[in-house]
Amino acid sequence: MESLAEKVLFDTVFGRIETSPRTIACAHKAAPGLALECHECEIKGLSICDALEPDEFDLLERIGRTVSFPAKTTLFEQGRDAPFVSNLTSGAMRLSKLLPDGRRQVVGFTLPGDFLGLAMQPTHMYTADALTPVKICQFSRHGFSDLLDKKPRLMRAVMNMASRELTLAQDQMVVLGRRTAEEKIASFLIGMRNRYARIHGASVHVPLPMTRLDIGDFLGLTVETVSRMMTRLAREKAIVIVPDGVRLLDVRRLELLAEM
Amino acid sequence: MESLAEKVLFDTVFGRIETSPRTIACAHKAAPGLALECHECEIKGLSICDALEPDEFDLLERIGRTVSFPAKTTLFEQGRDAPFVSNLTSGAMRLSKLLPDGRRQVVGFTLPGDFLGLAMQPTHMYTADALTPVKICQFSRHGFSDLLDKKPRLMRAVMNMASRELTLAQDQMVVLGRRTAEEKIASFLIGMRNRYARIHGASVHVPLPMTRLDIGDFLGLTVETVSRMMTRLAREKAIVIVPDGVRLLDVRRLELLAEM
DNA sequence: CAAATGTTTTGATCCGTATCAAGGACAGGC
DNA sequence: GCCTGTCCTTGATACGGATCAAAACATTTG
Repeated sequence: MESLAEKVLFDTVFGRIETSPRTIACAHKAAPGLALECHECEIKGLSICDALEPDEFDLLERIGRTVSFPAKTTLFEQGRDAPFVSNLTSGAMRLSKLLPDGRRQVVGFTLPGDFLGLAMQPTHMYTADALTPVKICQFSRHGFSDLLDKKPRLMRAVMNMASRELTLAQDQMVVLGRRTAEEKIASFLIGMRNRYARIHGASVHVPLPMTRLDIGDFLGLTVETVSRMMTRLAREKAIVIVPDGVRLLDVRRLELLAEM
Repeated sequence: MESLAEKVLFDTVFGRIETSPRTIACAHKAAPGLALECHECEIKGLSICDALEPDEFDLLERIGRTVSFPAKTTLFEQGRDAPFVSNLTSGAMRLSKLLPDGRRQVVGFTLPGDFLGLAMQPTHMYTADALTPVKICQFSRHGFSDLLDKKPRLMRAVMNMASRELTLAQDQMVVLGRRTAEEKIASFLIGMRNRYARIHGASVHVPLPMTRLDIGDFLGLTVETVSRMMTRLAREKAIVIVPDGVRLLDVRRLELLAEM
């Protein structure tokens, strides 16, 4: 059974609500049917501070903090120390690995609710760049690690996220290793649609906050090939290219190409 | 602080010792400096049964079991129910994903000590085939899941394994997306050497229990290309092709090609 | 031990995507 | 408003690895 305090804690960690040292939780996003408020928020209802045990209150205040970055900034770089783990609450990021000769592989795109630093490594395994203005909820890695030991259910939830990441990575290996350029684009678009479905519901409009170059580096293609394939799918009326994304016209056909 | 009972438990879960309903642990592999024995083993020393709390003894006996499979058998198939998670104690396996049209992507090779089913999904995400005769230590997924909840340190260890897998998968994404055929082969050989180093120490002799086709399906290449690149590396005196593997002559050169 | 089957190697040719080149669209700065 | 830089698109050409073909070699089966 989950206490209200625990729920707030989990929602904070997973970016469903925002945390900062000053405004512990902006409760209006907390959960349907729940109305919480913070000392410094205007929302009416039950105070979070009432719902939290003193030690949990301290914990949240101590380890979590909301930080914003403008678009195109680098949040952290491959190889550097990783004092924080964090959770994206708004915006989109690109995670990439660079080879010494400049070739680049994008290992993933991060959307709201995704965790950064799941591997809990002391040093970053990739570079993270903001594609749009972003807000993250940041935790000291050690503090978060200690928290995991105190809250086994939280550890379980984090482990499940790591598992899901692993499964995604293995699916991407199939895409990279065994699919044609057109199939790669189709599976990318379907994949983005599915991920956005968790955020703004199922929709044929798929935002693409990244450039064609980023998509190419994610799929093991060049910019030109990405552009050609998108144009081809548009010519064949499977998609429409719109500013900042695509609209999916023939989802069935894309799914067939992607062969999920 | 780790109790002896906990150590035995961990060693069992991670395949450093073998478990079965009848012979709880074959203690001779347990740990350097530790001598344990089981009721049904001949090894002398402290009895494991003395070291375990009654409930832990029960747990081990109930959930763990050693199972053997001959070479070339399929342990489980993509899409099927996954009643067990397990740990490879000896032999080697191939994990692969199949596309509907027959194209195949090998997502990994499993060596002794590796875990199968880290994602704890109710259904298998890939097919697992034995490349050699294998022994696995098998646990009921639910039993294991309950065990994780009772032993946070075990959950932590499992989470770390999942993280390591994730990191490996992301590295493999770079290989698949951005490397040439020759670089792929070099990084594969270096990677296999590093993994075997944990098992039989650093050595220039790298066993390759898989076929060229398997290697190709792992690296996103065809058999012919794998063969040509191996021949090329051999002609250039970077490796020697021996039965069942390769001997690395010029590790430096391979590492440069692999650009770790 | 021979036949059948599977694996590895090598050669010739082809094709999909990379590379090179250039023009157009758009945003931000002065 | 124009300049500059970035991104996107399109075309021409090149090349790395796929495909097709076949022989050498190894392993299993009867």
